[in-house]
Parts: sequence; structure tokens; C-alpha cells
Amino acid sequence: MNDIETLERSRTMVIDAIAQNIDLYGLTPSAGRLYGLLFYSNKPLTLDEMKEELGMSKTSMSVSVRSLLDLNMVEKVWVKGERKDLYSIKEDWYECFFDFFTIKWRIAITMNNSAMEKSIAKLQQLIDDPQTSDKIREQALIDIKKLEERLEYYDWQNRLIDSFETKEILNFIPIEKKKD
Amino acid sequence: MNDIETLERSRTMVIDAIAQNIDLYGLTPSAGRLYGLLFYSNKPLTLDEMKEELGMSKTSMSVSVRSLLDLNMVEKVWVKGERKDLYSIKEDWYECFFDFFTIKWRIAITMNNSAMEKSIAKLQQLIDDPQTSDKIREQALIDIKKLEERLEYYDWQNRLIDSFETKEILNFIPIEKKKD
DNA sequence: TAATACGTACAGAAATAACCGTACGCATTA
DNA sequence: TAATGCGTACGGTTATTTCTGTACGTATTA
Repeated sequence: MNDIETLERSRTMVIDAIAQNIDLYGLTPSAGRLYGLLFYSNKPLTLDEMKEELGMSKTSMSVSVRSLLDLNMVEKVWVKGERKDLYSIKEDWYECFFDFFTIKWRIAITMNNSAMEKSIAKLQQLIDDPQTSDKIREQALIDIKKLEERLEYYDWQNRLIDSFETKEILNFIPIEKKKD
Repeated sequence: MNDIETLERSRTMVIDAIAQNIDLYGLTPSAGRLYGLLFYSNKPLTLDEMKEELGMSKTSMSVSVRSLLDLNMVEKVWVKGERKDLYSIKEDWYECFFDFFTIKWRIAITMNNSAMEKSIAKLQQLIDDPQTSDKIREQALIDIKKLEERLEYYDWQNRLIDSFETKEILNFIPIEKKKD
């Protein structure tokens, strides 16, 4: 095995691992391989270069890049005199990790929160309605209690994500260099 | 609309929201609906009851329950005199949230970590090999630097998850009751 | 203004996953 | 030991997602 082949093989091994685990971020393995390619690339790449490198269609590259852009894992860079769009990886891993929660988790929590608050309001109406049977009123009270516990939990999650967004979490779990 | 219908509708709204967002945990919407059903259920349910309630096959229930068990979102409970397996939701949301990272994220981090450490070892061999060209040696050094930065990041992630696993994170982001 | 080239919507094809019904291994009961 | 009934592995089917090639809107250049 020659030296360049060894280097390539070393990279492929890492890229495969990244591609396999990137589903934690809700991304496809293809997007993961693209991310790995950008991880190793020493310069920003165009869609055509990605297409060439990964042997996939330009459309797929366009889609994958956008999904990575949506999560702030990749950024569009502007280079003087270059007509094509260029993309490179976001170097700040921590920022990227925090953004993921700020983007994806926050939305999910907000949706659940909203549904539960609406639900509580409806149940309260039901309880206040004199026509409601005792049986149902009792169950509505139980449901409200459950939902309110859950809302407390979402509030906690939001506060955790706040600490990500403001990076205050780094006061608690600091970025410390391993070898000092 | 009668009272029982209103109650049901209130529940469905919440269950739909949960089912829609549970993909953050790598689960299918079906598993999410099952989770919602268990959320509202006041007693542990058997596979047959779930099947009946959701109008799905018993096989699907079996698979969904297991995926929820794997994430510690649901637990098997034993009831005297009952031959069937009974399942109920894990009430401790925080524990469940922490377990998710301890289970899923830890594995992913470990895999990536391992691939990168192996990769670094190979690259180091390549650098030490006198037959390696200068060009490749230079690139190998660049790659090693990138990988080591990444390993530092994974170390940070591991420390964050440690604080989840030990619940020390609650010292930083406390569970405080909203209305006091 | 005309020409060129870029990135993406769109629709069909390929791959993947979700689901169901059957059948089986295993445990509990009689 | 025989009989009953549980949960799950397996294979086929359906549904969903992923990918590709074409075609188009838009922006830049001449």
C-alpha cells in the first residue's frame, strides 16, 4: 500500500464513522459523508467539486448542503472572482452543537408546549362547564395535572438550552485543553 | 360536542404533537403515538390493549415498545396474577432525557472517537515511515491536528454527558417549580 | 440586451423503512 | 407431561424517503 492510499484510507474510516452517527442530528448518511469531505477539505468547495468527489448528482449535493446549512454545520463563503457558491465546514464544533439544540430542540419543545397549553385551556373549559359529568371532570383534572408536570419539564429543557445558546454552560463544563 | 369527545380531542392534540417531534430521539411517529397513549394511561397496558387502542398489529406494538424500552422511556411492570407483560411510561422525564444521551450519544461519540484514534495512529506510522513523501507527510500532520481538535470536542461532550448521568447538571440548571 | 452559467423545483426511479400476518420458541398452568 | 397462551423472528407487501436527470428561474458577463 502506497502512502497516498494509506492517507485516503485513514480519512475514509473517519468519514464512515461520521456518516453513520450523524443521524443523531436528523441528517442522512449522505449529508454525513459530505460533512466528512468538508471536514478534511483545506479549502471551500463548490457543488460541482462535491459532486465529483462523492460521485453523486449535483441535486443531491444541493439538498445535502442546504440541510447542513440549516443546522449551521456548514457556511457559504464568498471568494473574490468566483462565480460559484463555495461552502466550508463551520470550525467551531461547540457552537454547532449548541445551535443544533437552539434550532431543532427549541422548535420541538415549543410545539409540544403549545399543544399542551391549548389542551389545558380546553380541559379547564370542560371542568367549568356545568353540563360536564363528574366522571369526565375528574379525568380532566388528572390530565391537567399530568400536562402541567410536563410543562415544568419543558421549562427546564428550555433553561438548559438557554445555557447552550448563551454559552453559559461552558462555565459549568469548561472547554479545557486535554494536554497542558 | 359532548364532554368525552372533548376530552379525547384534547388528548389527541397532545399525542399528535408528541408523535411529530419524537424523531429527535430517533423514534418513529408510531412509537410516539404509543408513548402518548401510555402518557395518558392511568394503568400499565398489555400489547393487546395497545394494539386495540391504536388499531395496529401486535407485532408493531412489540417493536415500538422495545424501542421505547431501549431508551428507558417505558418500563415493564409486573402485576400479580397477570400472565401478559405490562408496560407503563417512565414518569421521571429528566431521567429519561439524561438516559437518552447516556445511551445514544455516548455510543456515537465512542464510535467516532475510536475511528479517529485509530486514524491518528495510522497517520503517525505514515509520518514515521521514511518512504513517505514529504507532500503526504505534510498532509498527514494537518489531518492529525484536525482530528486531535475534534477529539478534544468529544471529550467535552463526554464531560457534559457525565454531568447528565450523575445529575450534577441539576446543580447548574435546577428543577425549580414554576409557580411558588 | 443577449448569452452564459449557476443553483434548485419537479417528477419519476431506486432504495429504504414501516407494517402486517404467520409461525415458532418459551414459559406458565393443569 | 400436555395444553394453553404469551411475545417475537421472519418474509412479503406497502409506504416513505432518497436520489437522479431534466428543465427552469435568476444572476452575472459581454
